[in-house]
Amino acid sequence: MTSLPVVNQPPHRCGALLGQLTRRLQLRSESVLNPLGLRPRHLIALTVLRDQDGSSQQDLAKTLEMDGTNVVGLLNDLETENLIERRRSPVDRRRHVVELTDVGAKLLARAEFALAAVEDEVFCGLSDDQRETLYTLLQQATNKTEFEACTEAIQPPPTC
Amino acid sequence: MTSLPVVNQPPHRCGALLGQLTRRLQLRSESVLNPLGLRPRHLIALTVLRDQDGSSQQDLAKTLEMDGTNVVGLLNDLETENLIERRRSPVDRRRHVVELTDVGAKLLARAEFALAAVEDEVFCGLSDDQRETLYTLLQQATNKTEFEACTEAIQPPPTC
DNA sequence: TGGATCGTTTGTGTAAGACAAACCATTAAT
DNA sequence: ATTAATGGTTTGTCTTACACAAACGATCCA
Repeated sequence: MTSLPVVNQPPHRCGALLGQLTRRLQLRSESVLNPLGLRPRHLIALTVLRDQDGSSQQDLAKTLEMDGTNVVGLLNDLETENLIERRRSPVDRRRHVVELTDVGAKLLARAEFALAAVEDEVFCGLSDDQRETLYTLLQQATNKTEFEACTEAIQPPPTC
Repeated sequence: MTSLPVVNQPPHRCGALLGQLTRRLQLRSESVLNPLGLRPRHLIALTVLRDQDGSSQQDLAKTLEMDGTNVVGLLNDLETENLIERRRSPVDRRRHVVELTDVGAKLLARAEFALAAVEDEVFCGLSDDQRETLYTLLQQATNKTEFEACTEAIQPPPTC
């Protein structure tokens, strides 16, 4: 049952491992993020915003793959803490353009710095190089998935 | 010159990316797992069990970093579907030794096979080689973290 | 002018999971 | 032998993170 002349698929999928690691990371992150007034999903939102600054809320909802109404609540949290700003888009004034404030960017940096210890603990099985590789892979996967160009070969936006 | 004058930490942490990717993966996984009568956490439990077959429930709780009472519920689900078996440990009959049944192992394999499409979609930004690397890294990180050797074990601070 | 779109609010429902209390069976300590 | 501790189980309560629907205002567009 163990030794197979593996022809095609490697039988193992990443999903479970990914889920498991994420859980471990988030459990520990909560206590670190708590004193900063953040929760894991806030951090995710801020991270996305750093990469996609000036997105509309729909863009964010799509990137986060999260219901629009919940995105509103999430952004409300961040806005009352002055971490983000909502401005009316000049081109279409229905839209809100969401932007990271200086405060937000700094808090994000502080949070990431504070999370170093957490990641050291969870990723202690990996060398520094391996962690760097992991980061790169995750980044690459995340960005590429952002536009659903993978599934829909139709009208690919500039990238992907 | 690949080496920069890196003074401190690279400012980016994996946590947010990991969380994001996991969410994307799980959202899509649900619909695939649903017809099999599984949910993401069941899959995680089965995956852990494949690696740690014959664990006690406390071991599982520790690995899954999940409350004991909830592990009971999780295992109840799996047992009523005949995916796992609980047997009394002969060495300490208070303990339950949890084991994957044949049915469970086969369903797990089927689930993983069915998830191939999902991972293809989410990891479309990565080549096959990169996906393999990712899997290896995740596996390595997960296993090493299992024993809390990193944090406990010795006195010296976080240079595990 | 009327219909679609973006954001917002409110409200309902569900699932995961933490946590506590009480229980049984078993084991270990005295 | 009695007692205390342990592994598992059940029940029940609480919180959080969502999804989803409905209704609204503002804006755009035809």
